[in-house]
Amino acid sequence: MLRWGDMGTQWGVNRSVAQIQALLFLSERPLTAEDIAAKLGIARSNVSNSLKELLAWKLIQRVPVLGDRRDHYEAEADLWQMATKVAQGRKAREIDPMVAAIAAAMENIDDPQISAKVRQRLVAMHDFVSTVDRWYQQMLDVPPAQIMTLIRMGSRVVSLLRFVTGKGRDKADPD
Amino acid sequence: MLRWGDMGTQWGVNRSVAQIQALLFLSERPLTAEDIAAKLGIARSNVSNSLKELLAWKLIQRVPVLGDRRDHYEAEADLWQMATKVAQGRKAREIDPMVAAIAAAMENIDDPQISAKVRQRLVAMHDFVSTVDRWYQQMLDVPPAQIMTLIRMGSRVVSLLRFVTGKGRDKADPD
DNA sequence: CCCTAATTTCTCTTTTTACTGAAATGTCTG
DNA sequence: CAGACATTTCAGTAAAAAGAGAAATTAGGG
Repeated sequence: MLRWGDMGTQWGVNRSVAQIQALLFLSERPLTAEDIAAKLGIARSNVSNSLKELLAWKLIQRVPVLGDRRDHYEAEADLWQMATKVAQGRKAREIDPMVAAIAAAMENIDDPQISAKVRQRLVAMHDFVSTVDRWYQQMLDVPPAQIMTLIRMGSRVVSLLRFVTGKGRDKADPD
Repeated sequence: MLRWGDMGTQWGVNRSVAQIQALLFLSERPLTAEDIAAKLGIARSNVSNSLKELLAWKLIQRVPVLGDRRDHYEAEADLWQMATKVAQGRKAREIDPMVAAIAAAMENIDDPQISAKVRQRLVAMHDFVSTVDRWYQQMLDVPPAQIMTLIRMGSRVVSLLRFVTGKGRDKADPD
């Protein structure tokens, strides 16, 4: 069952982190760090660090258990909540630095050494990432239930859109 | 300028691959493997492997140059094309295995050892992942220009949707 | 076919990242 | 405020990934 965690490797999180998340998600009750270390057979300190990371992503939370001094942890149960957290993290780790990097590259755009072709590519890239960045942020701000509606509609939103705007353009629109 | 490539580390691609892509994207003309190795100061073999990876992602392509026996390479210039390629790769590397892993976990869903709570979580996760997977695929199949329209609209699609369906539901719709 | 140039494969080294176990720090209880 | 238990930090080790350079393979041109 916990081979679930192996999958996390693909996701830019290390095995321990993924395994712990999976364990907590499929656990009856909140677990202590010690429980986790025992169940997964990994070092206590490793658990500590992985928990910290999961807490930072807000994919798990500490819960107090009456009559027990130790910290107990449980997974975020709401899948939309989870997805949003992951998406936010990814934006921060992947998209934001990209936008910054390209913005930086744009600073010397007027350098005469840069050919027209390259300049044009840089500008296009910049526009592109900025647009995507804005979109991504907007989507993160839309309540899950509405996103769900959008997703359920799938590509039908496209036809709907065409219907509403009254056109069936196939080329990017010339703003 | 080529610190652009450093950014690729975040993206699950190694430095060399990212740098080569950036170099080609910002290059006046197609380059040979040797050119690339020289410009970036990395081993010829490394270039070879990185080019193979970029070719696999279809982010670059071989182009023949008259009177030169060597392979020349140029970057995919269409940003939408690029984004689609990356998105496809990600789906294959991240989403598909996840769907498979959860589907596998679902096989022993009837095991009486599994509590109701856990069972319910598994099912919810499975539904969720399947839905997202389907949606992602559908979006990949929509022509870039139309996606662009969607993205440009941003969260306004949500209001539009609410307007069209005639309701302002805040809860997930009960299919 | 053979010779040469180009590319790829393979093995070994370097670098990076993950993990462990011990030591240090923190925290609750009497 | 001491003593026990819990957690975190840290330094060293182990594992994984990236890269270099030599050797092997492939593909033109005579």
